[in-house]
This record gives sequence, C-alpha cells and structure tokens, in this order.
Amino acid sequence: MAKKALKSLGASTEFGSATSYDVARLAGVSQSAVSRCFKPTGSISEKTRQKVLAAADELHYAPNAIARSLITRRSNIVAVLITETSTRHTPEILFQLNVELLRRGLHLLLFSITQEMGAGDVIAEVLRYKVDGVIACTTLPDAQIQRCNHRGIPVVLYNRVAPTQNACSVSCDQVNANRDIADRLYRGGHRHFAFIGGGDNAPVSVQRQRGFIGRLQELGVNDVALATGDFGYESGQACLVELAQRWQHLSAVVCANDGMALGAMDAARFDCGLRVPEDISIVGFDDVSSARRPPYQLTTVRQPVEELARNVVQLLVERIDDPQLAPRVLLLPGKLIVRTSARMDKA
Amino acid sequence: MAKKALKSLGASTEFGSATSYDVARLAGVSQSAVSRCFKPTGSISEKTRQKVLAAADELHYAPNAIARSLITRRSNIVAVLITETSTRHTPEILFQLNVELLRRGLHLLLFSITQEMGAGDVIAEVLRYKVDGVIACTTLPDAQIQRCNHRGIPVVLYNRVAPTQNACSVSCDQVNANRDIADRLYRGGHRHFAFIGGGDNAPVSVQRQRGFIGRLQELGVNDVALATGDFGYESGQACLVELAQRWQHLSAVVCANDGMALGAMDAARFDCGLRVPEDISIVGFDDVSSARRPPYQLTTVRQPVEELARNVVQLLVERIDDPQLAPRVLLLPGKLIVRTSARMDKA
DNA sequence: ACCAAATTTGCATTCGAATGCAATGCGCAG
DNA sequence: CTGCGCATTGCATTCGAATGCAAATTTGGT
Repeated sequence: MAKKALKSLGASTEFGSATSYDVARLAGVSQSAVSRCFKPTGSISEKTRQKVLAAADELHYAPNAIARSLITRRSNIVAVLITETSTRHTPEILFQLNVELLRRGLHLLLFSITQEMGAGDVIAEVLRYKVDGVIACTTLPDAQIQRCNHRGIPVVLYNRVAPTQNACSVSCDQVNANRDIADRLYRGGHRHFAFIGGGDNAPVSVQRQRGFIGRLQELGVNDVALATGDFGYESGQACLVELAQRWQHLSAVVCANDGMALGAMDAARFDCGLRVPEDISIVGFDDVSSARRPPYQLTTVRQPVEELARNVVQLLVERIDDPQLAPRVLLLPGKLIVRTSARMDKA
Repeated sequence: MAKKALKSLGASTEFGSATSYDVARLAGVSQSAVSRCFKPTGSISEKTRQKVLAAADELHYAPNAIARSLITRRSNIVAVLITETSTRHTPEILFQLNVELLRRGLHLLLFSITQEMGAGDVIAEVLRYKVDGVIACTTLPDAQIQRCNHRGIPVVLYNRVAPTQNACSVSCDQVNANRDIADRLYRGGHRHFAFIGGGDNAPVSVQRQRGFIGRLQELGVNDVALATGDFGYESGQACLVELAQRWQHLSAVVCANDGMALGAMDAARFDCGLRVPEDISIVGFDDVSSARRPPYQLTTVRQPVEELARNVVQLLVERIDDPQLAPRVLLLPGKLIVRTSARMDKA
C-alpha cells in the first residue's frame, strides 16, 4: 500500500483543500499523527503537535467533516423539520436552535415539509444523511418517529406533544397559560366568554382551548361561545363579527393566537362599534410585535423561545449521548403580558 | 480482500441501516451493481435492477449520502448564512430557499453568525463540510468570499450587492423602488420630504435612501430631512417626533422599513396630533402583515421573496455546474403596494 | 451456428480521516 | 549501564459507495 503515501504528492496547489496526508508530509510525520492532533483526546507529544499545527496552518488544513463522519459514525448534524406555518409563528426559533446547536459543535440541516414533499419523503432524506438527531417543529406522524428510533436516531418535538412515548418534547405550557387567563378574566368580573380557535388539527389551538374552557367549567361557566378561524388576521375579524351577532352579552374573547386577536380587536372597534376593553375584552397568544403597539396594547402570552430552544437541544444531546434514556416531556411556562386590551385581575 | 465480502454478514438486524453490501448479498449480485442501480446513468439490466430494488426495499436500504459525498466530491449540501436580523426581516426566506434547494436535490445546512461566532469562524466550519455552495443572507466580508472561491465554492448573496466581483448576488431593486416612490410623492404635490434610515452600515437602508434622495435631487428638491433609527418600531416613533419638531412643513416621510414606518405613523397621530395622510404622508418598505391592517393601511413595497429565492438557487446551481461562469448580479423589481397612508400619484 | 459488437457485470481501488495494535522511543530506578 | 514501563508514533485497516477496467454475457448479423 505504498500507493497511499505517493498519492497526493503533487497536490495542494489546486482547488480542493489539503488532506491530512499533505499535512503529514509537510510536517514529516505520519497521517495518524495529524489525525490525533485534531482529536481532543489524541495521544501526541507537544513537539509533534506544534510541527503538525504549523504545517496545517500553512496549508489551511482542517479535517474533512464528511470523511470523519463516515468512520466515526457521528455526523454532528441534526435535522430540523419545519413547515411554512411553523416559521411564521416563531421566526426566531430557527436562529435560536442553530445557535444552541453550534455551541455544542452540532450543525443544522433544514428540511421543509410541503405538499410535494411529505413527512415520509423528508424522513427518507434525513436518514440518508445519517444525522445524529431530529428536531421537529411540526406535527410528525408516529410512524415517522418510529422510523428514526428504529435507526437509533432520537427525535425531539418542539411545541407538540408526542402522540406516543416515542419522542421527547419541549413545549410552552399552553394549557396552564390559558387556565390562568380564564381565572383572571373570571375574577375580573366576566361571565360571558368566547374562544376563537385555529381548527381542530392545530395542536396548539386545541390545547389553548382546552386550558381556557376547562378552567371555566371548573368555575361553573358551562357555555362558552366558539368560533374557528385559521390563525390569520382576517379570520379573527370574521369570527368576532359572527360571535358578536349571535351572542349579546359577550364580554371576553380569548383567541388562539395574536394574529386573530388583532383581527378580532379591529373588527370589534371598526365593524361592531365596541370599545376595547370597556365593552369587550380581548386576549391573544404569542406576543407578536404589533401586540405592544399603541392601537392594540394586547394582553397576551409570550413563549420563552430562547429557553425552549435551549431545552430542546439539551434533551436531544442527552439522548444522543445515551440512546437508552427514556423520552422526556418538558413543559415551560409562558409569560402573561398584561396590557390594556382586557379587563382582568392583574394579580 | 475477501474480508470485504464477509464483513457485514451478520448485520442488518441491528441499529444502523443496511449497506450496499447487505443488499448485494441478498440480491445475489456485486456491490457495484447495487451502486449502479441507484445512479440515474448506471449501466444495469432491467432484470438485475428489479432484483436489487426488491432487496433494497426489504432491507429499507438507501445509499448513505455521507459515503457518497466522500467519493463523488459532491455533498449536495449548500450552506446558508444568516444573522438574527436577517431572519426577522424576512422570516419566510429560509423556508423558500429550502424548498427550492430540495427541488434540485440539494440540502440546506444553516449557519448563524453571532457575536461569539463571527463570519470567519463560520466559514471555517462551512469549509469543513465540503458544501457545494454558499448562500449568504447577510453581509459577508470579501476576504471570506475569497476564501470560498479559492476552494472552488461559489457564493451567492441575497439582498446584498457584492463589494467586489467575487460573488453573485440577487436582490430586490431597492434603489429603483424608492426612486419611484420619490416620483409619485412629488407628482402627488409634496415638496417637503424626510427619510428615516436604519443606519449607514445597513446596506438596505443605504440603498433605499440613495434611491429616494437621488431622485428628489433630480427633481430639484435638495434639502431632505434625515433621521436615523434602528429598524425598530420605537426608533421610528422617536425619529418622527424629532423630525416634526425641527421641520414645520414636513409633508412626506419615507422610512427604510415598515417597522419604523408603523412607529412613525403612530407617533404622528398619537404624539404629534397629525392626521395621516391628510397632514403627513408615510411610506414604508417590506409589506409586513400589520401594514395592510385597518389602523395603518400603509403604502409600502413588497419584495418578491419567492422569486428572489428561486433566482438565488438558480444562479448558485449554474455556478456549481460550471465554476468558470462569471458572477452575475440580478436585480428584481419590488412591488409598490399603494394603500392610504400616503398622498401620491397612483399611476 | 459463429463471430464481432454492444451491453452488463464484477474486481479492485479510491475518497479522507480514525483507530487497534505493534513498534519505537523515552525516562527513570536500580 | 541495564532494563522495565509508559508515552508516542506509524502501519494497516476501516467506514460505505462510486468507478475504471477487464471479464463475462447478451445481442445481432450473416
């Protein structure tokens, strides 16, 4: 196998960067030495290390991550799955996840789930890249989660509860946030409530609704008006108009997200001639940037995005390091931002 | 080298998926045959192809992308560079880029540039992964662009003009969009203008300003009031208050982005007691979702994000396929969305 | 049926780095 | 000065798929 040694004799002037052999030759050591030099625990003397580092520097050498992955069976790549809507809701999540991952030497390979490329196709691609883990910022069928687990790839869900016990999940505690809202509105004197949801196949909407209505029932309020939109501003407008027509005494409307809450607020004022919060109280969820502006001053819940991202990555890394670990479910409290769009108990 | 053939005899029941050798053995053919079967141009008979595909299916085999990259010297991975602000401005850009890339069989490896990890560190990581190309949604020092070029990796900038001729770029034509705005406002009767910028180290702000002021000068308007914010709503408020105090006849204010325009609008109404657009006209840029809402109805410019993404990927792929190709600069027109926040010529 | 041409197949090597094992070098005690 | 033991070093092999080349097979023409 003397070929190996001769191989890249003339190289390193061309495109394509230097290899460990080039560095070895320049430093007058073996390729193994170069390899050990770039591995934290590598056994190597200080003298050789210096020689190698100098040579590496001269050739602008850095270990080829692809080649390394092949032999170590660790790609240091994590797949992150999103849909068009998941980025709209929290645009900063990708940035935050990426920062947390890079901090731990992991990289983020992005996959968008679309009409033309469903979850199944995407997971197939994910598997081909031998990623170390998967973070799903979208609903992921249990079959696909299983497919990953079967290959020893841990999955962590962001803001989705796992349908079964096959994946970790980290979410904002939507249920309790909205229970708290129900409580405060009730204590603030409201008795006639409505909820504007985002559809039953949107897990976040379902949970926010469950928290709100569940707590109201405990408080003895049994009929809560319901309307269903699509998370968009316009649908919030339409829902409020419809609700206001059908229910006379309506005094507090809780929406599954800020987009609809803002729509509802504008509809209340401009279409129904209602004052907010004197005639009607409105609460949202997410704390988008418009929520704090003068025309709105929307009372809403802010998700701890940075903390969520940190915990998602934390859980994932734990399971990458120890695949035997049982999946955990983490709930982080949201922060109620009390502004003036709702009459409620501030305590 | 009979070892190879024996190698994974007992495997394929465990974690870690089947290899081409496993498939070859099950199908009763050589590993080469399996490889050729998964390569579009591979020379293989229909009979063997069927045998191989059946075996592959049974073992849930798909070629290991990492191993393939190593030998083909094509990773099918593209690095995308972002900063915290670049995602805030256009959250959907990542999704769109990803969709376009996946369509062409390319994958998106995300890199966030932060305080603790500057452009230099990030490019070092990018190079280690042997990506086929780089898309920068952020300012990238020429030295770093060169570093990529030197390794034969093409770079395309999104919404930044390349400082030199070393990279392609695809941008929304901010200059002309704002020239048009200047024109229409002038024709609408305005003579006293102001521009609220986002700082001189923000290329988008500089260009929007240049377009606006440049055209005004051509029209004979030489002194335009200037204020500088930070793209945030609050800074827009502050700037407008300051401008209104110092300039009496101010009648049209153009802002470098919608965030500041919305702030300016609210400040005009709530802090300065001015009516919009009767007393003062306000124009933004980006067409964020709040812009179209009843309280604002902001006249602004929408960037053709989908088209931009498509062209970014198009240019990148062209240069990946033919590295000799000279870098191109593409400018796509923005779309002026005329609403009611500004008195102007609608034509 | 027979041979040349075209197609299909397998063998062996390659990509670049990591690592078990054996060999070498070094330090230190006796 | 000798020898034991530990720290370094190098050799050879490995990860999984792609591919040039030669061998084997099929195809087609006569």
